[in-house]
Amino acid sequence: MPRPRDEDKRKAIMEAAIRVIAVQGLSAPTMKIAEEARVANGSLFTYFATKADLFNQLYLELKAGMASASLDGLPAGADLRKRMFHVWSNWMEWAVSNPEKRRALLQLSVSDEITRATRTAGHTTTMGIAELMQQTRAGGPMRNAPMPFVASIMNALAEATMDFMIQDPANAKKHCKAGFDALWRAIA
Amino acid sequence: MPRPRDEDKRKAIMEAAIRVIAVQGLSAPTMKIAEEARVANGSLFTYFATKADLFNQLYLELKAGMASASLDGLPAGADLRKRMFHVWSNWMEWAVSNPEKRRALLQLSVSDEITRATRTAGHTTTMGIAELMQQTRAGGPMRNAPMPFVASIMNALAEATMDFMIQDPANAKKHCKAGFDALWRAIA
Amino acid sequence: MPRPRDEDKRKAIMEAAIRVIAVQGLSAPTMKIAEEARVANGSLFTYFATKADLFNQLYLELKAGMASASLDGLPAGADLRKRMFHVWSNWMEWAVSNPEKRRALLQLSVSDEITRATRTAGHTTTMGIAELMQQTRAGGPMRNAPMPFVASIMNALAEATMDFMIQDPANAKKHCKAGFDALWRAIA
Amino acid sequence: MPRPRDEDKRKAIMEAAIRVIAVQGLSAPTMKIAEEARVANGSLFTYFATKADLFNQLYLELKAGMASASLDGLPAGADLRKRMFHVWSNWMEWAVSNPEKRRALLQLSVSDEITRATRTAGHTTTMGIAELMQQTRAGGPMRNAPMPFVASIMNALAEATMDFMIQDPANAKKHCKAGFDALWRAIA
DNA sequence: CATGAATGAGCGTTCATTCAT
DNA sequence: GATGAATGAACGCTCATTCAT
Repeated sequence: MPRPRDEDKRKAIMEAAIRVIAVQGLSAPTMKIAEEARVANGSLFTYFATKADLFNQLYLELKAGMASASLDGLPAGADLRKRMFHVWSNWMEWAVSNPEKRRALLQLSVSDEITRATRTAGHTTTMGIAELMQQTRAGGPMRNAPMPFVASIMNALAEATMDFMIQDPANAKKHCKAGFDALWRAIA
Repeated sequence: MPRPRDEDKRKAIMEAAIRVIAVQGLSAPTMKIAEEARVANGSLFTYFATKADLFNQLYLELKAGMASASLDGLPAGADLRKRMFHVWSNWMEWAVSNPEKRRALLQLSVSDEITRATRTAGHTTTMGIAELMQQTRAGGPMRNAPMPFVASIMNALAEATMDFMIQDPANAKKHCKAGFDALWRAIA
Repeated sequence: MPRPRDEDKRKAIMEAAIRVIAVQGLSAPTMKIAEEARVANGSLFTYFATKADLFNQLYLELKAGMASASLDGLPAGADLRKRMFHVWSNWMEWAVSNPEKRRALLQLSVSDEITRATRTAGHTTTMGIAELMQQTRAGGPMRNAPMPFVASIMNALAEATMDFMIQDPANAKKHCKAGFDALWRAIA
Repeated sequence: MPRPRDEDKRKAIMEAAIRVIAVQGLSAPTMKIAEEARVANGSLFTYFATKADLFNQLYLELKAGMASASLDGLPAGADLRKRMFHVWSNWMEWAVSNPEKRRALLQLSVSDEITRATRTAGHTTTMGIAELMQQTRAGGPMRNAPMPFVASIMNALAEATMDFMIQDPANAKKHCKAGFDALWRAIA
């Protein structure tokens, strides 16, 4: 996969895709994405072989972006609950301040264009979070449940919390905390 | 007296739609659905004015089917936890034995063709479950959180549990119980 | 062509066709015509073998109706100009009081579904008028021009006059007279 | 630099449309037009946003072409009748040598896809002729009739004359003159 | 004979992808 | 490499016509 020269243009296309997918869903036409990126429609295909390719790469970058935002500034020495809450807050913060990215990622997640390989790769980007969670689980009621199951529950609770923070931004902080407490009760 | 509108055919189209959507997602062509239902492509539009109409009706029926399956055989006199678990088990059971319906419903939930009115109507079908949950929440740590938030959490936990039961069917029962316990810890 | 029993129904379809064609033009769907006639869509085809057949018959009836309205109450003894003006007035009157019929007839006239045979038959219905005109022409400047040419000119002037009477109904009478005078100057 | 938008291709589509509309009427399928223009069906929509757009542009070009042909070589100094006859002859000449354009224009004139704006624009292209006619009318019996009425009559006589010239080409010249004389008697 | 559901060819239009410039 | 016109397969939907009832 030889990256083409103009990394800016690639980025512009990615960002345009986020915006268009957020609005139009997965039926977002490549032509509209190209237009939004101020790039000729044909040029899109020098950066991404197919539309599915663009979508897969976008999925991965969004997932990775979300994960890295979550881990940002993690206080190394703090106790587990604090570190976990830090990650959780970052995560929620990312979702709230990047609603288009979140919408796009949600759409992409259910797309059948996203290959199994991409989904697997997506999971590895959230490895950092997973590890923290592993420790959380170790002493709790789910210590015998399979790790991916616990991860899935966390993810699900996170999505629910995000939804609610976005729907009712005035109480975002409260919802963030409530979501985390529910998670903690469930798995810690 | 002409051939009367055939309820079986309507059903056949609905079921075909479930199968095709489960495989192809929302881009499922009406022609493929008609073919799968062994009906001429034009006939589909005798039963559903537009593709969006079909999707909306399908969403509603799937949601209603899921809800009614969940409430089936609810033991009236039993204590809250028992009743809740009964519903939860039914729900999981439905998801596991109707993976195509679940997939289709997930896709439809995310579609922007589903109108607000349809979504609202969909919520009323799950009213019975919502009420049970309301009681559950009343005495628990989330008694002050907004009901829709709690509902959302339950839904999210349910989805995660289903996913896992389907991925690892050998231990489905165990996962079902573990998911429920996590839920109960989180909200009861 | 064995006329089906229910002449009323045939008439209802014809009249519905007039209304629908007047509004939608030649793309008028048979189903809409049937609906407007309060008849099942399939029934239309027991009265008319094809859509084109309906259109041809309608063309002919409209043309005949127009011609017969024009000749109504023709004063046998009056002088030529008077008789001619009588016909002309009737003709204009018909057009003004039957705008839908006129619109439909105009649309049908340019349709390529109307066969040559139908058009020829249509001309014979206006024979009565043609004869009157023949006499008019006999002593005038166009006495050597072919009859169909003169007829065509009259027709053209009539259409122009109708258009104007309908567009400016307040002065309909004046326009009617002006149109006739122009005709008279042109051919008498 | 990509392939530039090809003016020739646009023209080819226009001309193909003329041919197909002349034969099939307004139901001319875009695909047939594209085929006739030796262009992919989708390419038609690079040049015209919609079928209606194509039809509107075609209407306008045909009308303008007809008007400009009519005014071609107008002898500035000649007397009114001579100038008028010059225009009339050109007009008839255009119609006779472009029967498909005439047929297409007739069909389009009657179409309800042609917008009011297009029709208005069409009128301005015939302004030159209208002015000549205005002078003609000024001293004649129709001096008090509204201008559009007179224009309509001229148009109607022209159509009748064209019809006849085409039907009987051997005497085209004679019919042309006869038509003009009738017009002159009617309005001058 | 009346009915209206069934049929499937056909339509206008879109869009991922290719390719001449 | 960048451009955007060209391509043609698909799509959702319509509608004249047929036919089971």
